[in-house]
Amino acid sequence: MLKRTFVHLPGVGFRTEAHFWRQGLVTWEDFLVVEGVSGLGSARLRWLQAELQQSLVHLDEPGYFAPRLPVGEYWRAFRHFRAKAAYLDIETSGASWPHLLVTVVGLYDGRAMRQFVQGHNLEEFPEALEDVDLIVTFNGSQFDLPVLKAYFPHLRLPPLHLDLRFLLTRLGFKGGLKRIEPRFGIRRPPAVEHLDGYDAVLLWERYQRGDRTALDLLLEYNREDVANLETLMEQAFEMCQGLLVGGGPGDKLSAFNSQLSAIKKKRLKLTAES
DNA sequence: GAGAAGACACCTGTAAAACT
DNA sequence: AGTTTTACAGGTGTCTTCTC
Repeated sequence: MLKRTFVHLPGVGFRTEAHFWRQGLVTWEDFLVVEGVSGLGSARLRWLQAELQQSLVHLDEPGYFAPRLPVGEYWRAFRHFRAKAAYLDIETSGASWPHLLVTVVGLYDGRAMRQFVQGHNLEEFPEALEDVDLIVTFNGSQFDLPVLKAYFPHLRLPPLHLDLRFLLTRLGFKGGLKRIEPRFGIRRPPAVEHLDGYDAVLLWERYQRGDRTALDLLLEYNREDVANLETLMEQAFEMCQGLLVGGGPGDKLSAFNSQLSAIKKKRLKLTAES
């Protein structure tokens, strides 16, 4: 998907990208061998081709694409950097900063789940993040990452951050994580099915008073939050990509953004009716 | 080659939303 | 309850094409 993307090039927006796709210039390779493109002067075409060559040179560097891609289009890089992607969710004491305490951090790389607990191994978390290129959260841009950044001032965050909240909203799935999960067929174990973030605060307080089972439950709740992010990300990516490549080349590709918009309106209408 | 018209990217301000 | 990023809409400036 990354190599079908042109909006990371200077002066290329969604309309121009759609224009390229309509002309059969679907991938970087297509664009690099073309002699002329309507709407583009030859000098600008050569300049854009040189820029694409640079994109190929830096293909495996997330830090190259992060400042160039619109944030809302980071999902296009998901598959490419998936091998070094991680899913993250934190629990806190619920207080306001500077009294806020990070109690649990869950980090899942698609193979192994790691959890970092206040008073046990929380200080190991920054190191665990060092090898991650792409982080996936739900509303992390507004909660998890700012909190972690404040808590660990020298934390190195991955170059690419995918916030599922906004990607799912674009696909027509509005609401919090717990509300959206069932719509993707996700069901939580009975023990944590009805828990929310505030319950996580209460569980931590119970644990502080000596109830070890409260911590176990809190960790299970956090594991569910983190693991489900992978399921949601996979399906959201499939939905987005399916709109691009599902039915054929050019025309489907060019209609992508308008289809996203149409789907969003349709879902909102259905939600309102139901 | 110059001017006009159109298309487009980009900037700014505002409102909405979900996390613990 | 506070935070703050994002989506969205509207305005503006730039670039390209077209016509003469």
